[in-house]
Amino acid sequence: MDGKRSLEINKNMGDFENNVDDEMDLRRGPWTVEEDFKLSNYISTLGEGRWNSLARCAGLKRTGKSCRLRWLNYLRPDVRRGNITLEEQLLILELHSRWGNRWSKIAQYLPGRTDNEIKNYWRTRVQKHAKQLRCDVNSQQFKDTMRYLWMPRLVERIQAASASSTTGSAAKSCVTTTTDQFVITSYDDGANNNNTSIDHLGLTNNPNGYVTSGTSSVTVSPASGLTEYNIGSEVGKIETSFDPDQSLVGPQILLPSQNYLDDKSGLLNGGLRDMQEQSYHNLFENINGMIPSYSDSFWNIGSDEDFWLLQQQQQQLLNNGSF
DNA sequence: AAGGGTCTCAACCGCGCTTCG
DNA sequence: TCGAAGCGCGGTTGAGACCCT
Repeated sequence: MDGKRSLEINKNMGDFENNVDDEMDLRRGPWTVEEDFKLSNYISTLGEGRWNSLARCAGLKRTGKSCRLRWLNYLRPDVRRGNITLEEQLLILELHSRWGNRWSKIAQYLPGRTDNEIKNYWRTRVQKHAKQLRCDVNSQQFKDTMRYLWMPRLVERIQAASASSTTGSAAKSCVTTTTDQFVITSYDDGANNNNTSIDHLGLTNNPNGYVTSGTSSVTVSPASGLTEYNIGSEVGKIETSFDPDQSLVGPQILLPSQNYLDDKSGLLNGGLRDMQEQSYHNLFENINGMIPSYSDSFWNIGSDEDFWLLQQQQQQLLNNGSF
């Protein structure tokens, strides 16, 4: 055991002992209203930072760490409360597929949401689904399920919400959700088609070499039945719905060229490359085989109609062995 | 109504990195 | 240069809320 680790343990032991030693009297556990008031008051006048001394100066019998956490995750004025929206869910799935468990990095793109909140969302919702599918959350199968079934489903739900909110209004209505780096837009194209896109504004801080200009988007058009991934100037389309005869065309990827950007460029680019390399038949058979049954909770589907359509789609997929 | 199981999320823990004296 | 303190991140825990039988 190295010295630093030994020190940490000693410090933690100290914390533990303080729990039963009234001399130091460090508090742990849930914060009281009075403590919240003291901390907020102190930070609003003197600012944050130097958490250990802040805790002492504010008269709080808490560790600096505890104060920092309470402020960042709860007391900060711009902390956003309430359920994670569909748009936010979509962003979390996309960003997690790119960065993994980099919660604080992901949180940077969801203003008002904390890394803790996103981490909790992932653990309680996403990992639960992986468990239902009896597969590892980090497995390729589960990633494919998210990318090709869950995310398009979320996009459709955003569209549906947008459509219902704009029913009866003029054509070309538009609902936009903006974060620092992404714009999620639902709009009516004037021909009764509701489209949803996530536009990637370009990452200005891109230590990993992500796109720095132009846009990336994922668009689902109910009229054409295409899910369109747009990466800079490259466009790929994944067809996931039915042709007019109601015979499934199947998930097919239609590519403008084979000239893809490199690994570190563009939204969903990894997905497109994966799709090229995989047998679609095997991919979707695997996914369908993993899903024991569709349930409302699994996809977080909002209506019975959604559920029915999904079941139909699932059945069509199972009946069609040509892709 | 009761109680047992499950879910949610605030809070804590452990560790590595950075800053400072 | 070194060690201590501070900071921030990802992982884990547990109390209370909620749900189901």
